[in-house]
Amino acid sequence: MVPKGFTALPLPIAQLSLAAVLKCGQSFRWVAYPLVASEEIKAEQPTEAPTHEYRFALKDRVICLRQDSNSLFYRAVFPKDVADACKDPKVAKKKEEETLDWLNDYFQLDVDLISLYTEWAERDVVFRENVKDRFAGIRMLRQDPWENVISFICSSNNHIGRITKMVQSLCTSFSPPICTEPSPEDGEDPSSPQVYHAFPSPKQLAADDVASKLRELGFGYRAEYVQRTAEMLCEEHEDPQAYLLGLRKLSTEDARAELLKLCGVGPKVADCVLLMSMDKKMVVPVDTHVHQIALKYYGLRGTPSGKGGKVPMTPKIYEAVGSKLVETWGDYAGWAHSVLFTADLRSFASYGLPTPTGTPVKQSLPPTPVPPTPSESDSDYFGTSPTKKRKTRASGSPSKLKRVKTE
DNA sequence: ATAATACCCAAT
DNA sequence: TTGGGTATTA
Repeated sequence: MVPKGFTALPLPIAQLSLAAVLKCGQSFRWVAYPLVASEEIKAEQPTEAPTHEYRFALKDRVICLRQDSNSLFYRAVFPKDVADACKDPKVAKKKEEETLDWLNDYFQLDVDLISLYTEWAERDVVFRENVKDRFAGIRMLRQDPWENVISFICSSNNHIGRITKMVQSLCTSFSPPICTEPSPEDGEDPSSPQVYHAFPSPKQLAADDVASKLRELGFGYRAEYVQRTAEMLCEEHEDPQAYLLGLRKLSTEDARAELLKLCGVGPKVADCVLLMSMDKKMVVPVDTHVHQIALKYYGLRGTPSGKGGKVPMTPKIYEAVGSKLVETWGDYAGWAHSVLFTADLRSFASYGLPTPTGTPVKQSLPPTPVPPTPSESDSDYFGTSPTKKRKTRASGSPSKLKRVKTE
């Protein structure tokens, strides 16, 4: 049944799992509210009722979402002035359409995730046997570039928990409240009226005192990056947000070059932005975590000297990891990477995944020759891929792309 | 043009 | 002590 005040959108859980997608480190702004198990109807049976409500503050409204196995339920909460204007059916209808349009765009619902999972399963045995059926519905969000850039500048050398807290601070400290709304708890508990703030604009984060304020808020050295990036964008562009949005039209390499000009934006952060808000679906951001996954499950060679634990990330290794994963997954490699990344977050490794060490991963529909077990040493990072891989199937590499002298 | 290091904070 | 990195300096 449809929750009161919500509109239902037919959508199988395999196409989108809010629980996985909204909390896996793509966006850091969704707040999850547990819903009390309605009645004793919790009497077994396939999970029917939604277990959580998720909320996200947009410019002029708060989006509320719930879902069960077959539907996505949504509704928007507006500030008083807009709500009043909505008494006019015309306005109300327009606002509702905007919300639906936003949902379709944000979740990229025109992309059939089932087909992608099928393709990845055919190409990758690890995905096929250990991920596909256990981690369904994990898709790439299409986020606002500005928010994405700032959020990921905050992500450097950091973990999801703290990043979430920092982004939250950004909103409550530099952006005025949009509106308030009680927590879901069906029995309208006036207990804790939540206050929602949109993500601050470039101008709001470009003010001089922002950096010091961020320091106090615990941003550490990222404080200056955020303020300077905002400042830089405001100085160079009449409309910073429109400029960033415009980067979607550029090639991956050109857009990356632009992003790398920003303070606190290096190869990894730039790739996150390209993948999550610039439509560059093949880009695979490589952090140490992804590096580990590639080493462990995709036959990527460790460093020649094979130092026990730590392997410093170099541009060369970054490129090698990215290329390897693109070869494995194809043109939606970035999306696939997100599934593996999320699965790994939920520690699928502890479920006894077979590792290449002793279990040669055999690609069945292979653009890639079987990577042999990491046997002997070698000064290369690839598992024998003698086939001319000269073309560097796009993405992945931030290095050697363009000299971008930045006059 | 490839390597070390510092940086701010939190978790182990 | 070690990162879900980047910028700076050697």
